Amino acid sequence: MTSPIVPDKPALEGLEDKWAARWQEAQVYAFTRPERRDQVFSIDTPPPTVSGSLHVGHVFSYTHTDIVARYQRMRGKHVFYPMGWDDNGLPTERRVQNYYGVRCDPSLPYDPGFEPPAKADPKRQVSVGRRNFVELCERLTAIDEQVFEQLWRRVGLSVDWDNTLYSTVSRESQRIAQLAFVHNLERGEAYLSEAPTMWDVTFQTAVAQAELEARDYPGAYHRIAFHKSDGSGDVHIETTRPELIPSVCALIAHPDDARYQPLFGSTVTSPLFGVEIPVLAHSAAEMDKGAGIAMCCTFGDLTDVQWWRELNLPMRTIINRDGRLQAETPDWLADGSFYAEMAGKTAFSARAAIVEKLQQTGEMEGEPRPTQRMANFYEKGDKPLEIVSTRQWYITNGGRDDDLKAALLARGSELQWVPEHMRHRYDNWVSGLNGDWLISRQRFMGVPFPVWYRVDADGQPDHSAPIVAAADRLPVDPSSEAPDGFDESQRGVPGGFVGDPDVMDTWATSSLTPEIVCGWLRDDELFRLTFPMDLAPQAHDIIRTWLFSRVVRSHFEFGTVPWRRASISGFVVDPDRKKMSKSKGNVVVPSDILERYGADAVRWRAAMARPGMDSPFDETQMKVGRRLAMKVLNASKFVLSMPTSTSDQSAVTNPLDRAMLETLKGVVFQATDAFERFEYTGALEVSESFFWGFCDDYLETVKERAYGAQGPDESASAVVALRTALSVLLRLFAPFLPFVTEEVWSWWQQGSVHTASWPGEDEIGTRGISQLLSDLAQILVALRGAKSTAKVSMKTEVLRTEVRGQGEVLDRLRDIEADLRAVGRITGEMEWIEAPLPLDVAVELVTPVA
RNA sequence: GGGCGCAUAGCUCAGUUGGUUAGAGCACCUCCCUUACAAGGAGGGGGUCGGGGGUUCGAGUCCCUCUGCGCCCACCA
Repeated sequence: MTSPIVPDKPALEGLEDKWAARWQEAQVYAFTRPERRDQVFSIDTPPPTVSGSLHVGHVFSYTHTDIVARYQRMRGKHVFYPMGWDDNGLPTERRVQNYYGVRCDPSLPYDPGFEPPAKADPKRQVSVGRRNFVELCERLTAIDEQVFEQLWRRVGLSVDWDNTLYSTVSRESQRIAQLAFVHNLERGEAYLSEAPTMWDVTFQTAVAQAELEARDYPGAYHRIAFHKSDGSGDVHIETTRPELIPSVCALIAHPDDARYQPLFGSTVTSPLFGVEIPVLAHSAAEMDKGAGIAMCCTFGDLTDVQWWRELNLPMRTIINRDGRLQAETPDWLADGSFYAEMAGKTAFSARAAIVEKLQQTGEMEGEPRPTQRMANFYEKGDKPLEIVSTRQWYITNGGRDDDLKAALLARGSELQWVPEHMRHRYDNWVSGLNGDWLISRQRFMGVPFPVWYRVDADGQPDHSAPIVAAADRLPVDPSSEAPDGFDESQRGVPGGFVGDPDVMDTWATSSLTPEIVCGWLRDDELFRLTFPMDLAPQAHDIIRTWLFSRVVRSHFEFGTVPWRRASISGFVVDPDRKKMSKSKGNVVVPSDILERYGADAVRWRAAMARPGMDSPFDETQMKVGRRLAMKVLNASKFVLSMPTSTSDQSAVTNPLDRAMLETLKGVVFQATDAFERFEYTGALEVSESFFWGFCDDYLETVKERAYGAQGPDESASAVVALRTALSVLLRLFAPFLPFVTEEVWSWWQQGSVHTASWPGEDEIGTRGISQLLSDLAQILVALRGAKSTAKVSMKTEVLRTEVRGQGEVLDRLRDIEADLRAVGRITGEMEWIEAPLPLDVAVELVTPVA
């Protein structure tokens, strides 16, 4: 037997650094390949956005996943648990702009010697070419990724950092993203289309439905007169966007609306601009909204798009992509004189100008009437979205095809959801899709489309027949590489080619994380062993984006769901149950909390948040976790300090020891059962509850016997039982408290507790009567209660006890009388009185000395 | 407006298929420096289980209904 090496004063401080380094060195979490798929547990970890900052909510949800990973590893699974960095896309661009004080101007050439300003000046950003800009993105994300990795190591994520790390902007991710796109294109699932698109004027990019956020937005109704062409008077409409009057292409009312029926088929002319426009009927017009008749512009809202499409109206665009009104006076205006005063203004300023003018001419009735309405915003933007007609790449997602929609809903129902009710979010989202998935973005940092267009004799690109890169050329950058059969000198010239200028949205890449990490079309063996994956953890806010988009991709590519099970973490909210956000200033910085309470304590708190449940942040709860970790340390030290002569299970003969182990068997069963249902909280609760009883009651009761007060056999029984229990408990706690359990394990065991096997009921061979342990607890309550009520020390001697209960119960208790006397300081008589009652104890103390 | 969830002690939450007197932790009060642990330990007070109705021998648990809160989706005239 190896004798334990137990420190005199065990402490939690420093355990994170110590064990993170040793785990790394010993490759404890290295993924090794088994023979069969069923020996692997594979996890599609969310790649955090490295340009953002991690808050305590991230720490909680990643801990949830790690707890499951550790459990599966101890169950003998080869856990495939990669970590990725989402370093792609707009968030990275924004951070680079602010951090280095630069902005991207794609027209500038590459400057190999470029260095950003020493100090970023937000007012005077330096313009750099696209390649320089992307290099700065790469430079900064490399730094950010270091910080993230350090934090995850400190939290104790059991990731194989050396072999399973990926980033969404890496060459391999780009290759997969382009390859999958080419497959989609070949099968007709991806297409290029010129259509009205939700557009962010600040970032000057198209935005997908999944990135929209409806927010309250103040507006005002303006009552404006359109003049009937026959001169018989005016028609008044109400609009919140009078600046769009130059782009009106129809007035529209409901076909059943008697007020406007006489006008259908006639025309009116617009105020100020004198454009003759038809009055039309359409069922999407709402009689009780505004004046009941609406002006249809290209485009003010999605209803305008519907009308424009269904009524074949002309396109009269006046808003540029930067959100300003176009400079040239539109040629459809009969009277363009006033337009000059609006040209070049933002929508906001143009509105003020036209309102003033309309009031002068009397074509606006009264003052604007303020109203509060909902408007669509890009989730990262702060100006309402405009709708502009642009050419974009789409992937079908069921938004325009009911059969596909039904198929994708069916995929969602194939998944197991933890918690179960989160499947409704998926159903809800998919059912409500109203268009295909817009994947192109007019940005710089991202995966380019592997496509070129022929340039015709007039120098115009021909978008009808893209030249698609061959699979073996991927990844390819069409802005710096020529398509097969062309050379760089033909770029942009008649008869030559141009590259597609756009990049894919970040979700277009991250929708392929299973393909990226599992080695699709790169490592067939790995793919066979890991895909479809076992678990997709994420928070509920990205069900509609990341979760759904991965299902779409996998459905198209493999005709399967990408994983069997999706688990959904809740948010950590502030004490007022509001979502944490930087702007509210209520964000808790994880490194700070980890520093103060230790990783195990923070992980404990994370584990107390059940799947899908939002959890208010409460610092006092961290202390509870810390106390548990401390208790593990101290109790273990105590157990391992007991003299030992054997480790043979058959030495456990004392009925109390056997009762404790019998109870522990039940705990193992329940914890395992909970874990199999991914209910890590339940597994922790049952283990922890046993552990506190183990310390407070059992350990206190047997310690003198363990030290030898009742002879060597009785001592051996207690010590072997204690060590057996400790071994089991450490392993039950290992997924939750990886640091402290590993520390204690190292005092007396070989290898890592994290690669030890999950405890089984059969390894606790002893049979006992578990009820004896709860009967003991009840007697202890009576003994301690008597002393506490008398306000005397627990060392106070007990003169006499009367224990009443059923014969069977009394017989068992009498067997452990020596232990009872020791723990209770019962020096006098113990009376056993048989009664058909629940256990009841009367206690008489020595008279305290006055 | 559509969907989902929640409502149990001052706070955070358990409470499995209906079954003795509804539990835990935190907080609070009292006591104990006991040789594993004072960043500890022991004991205690505290709840008409959101309201109303119903099913049942029996309801925190099942059904109906109302109220309040949170989240998701839709909502730009």
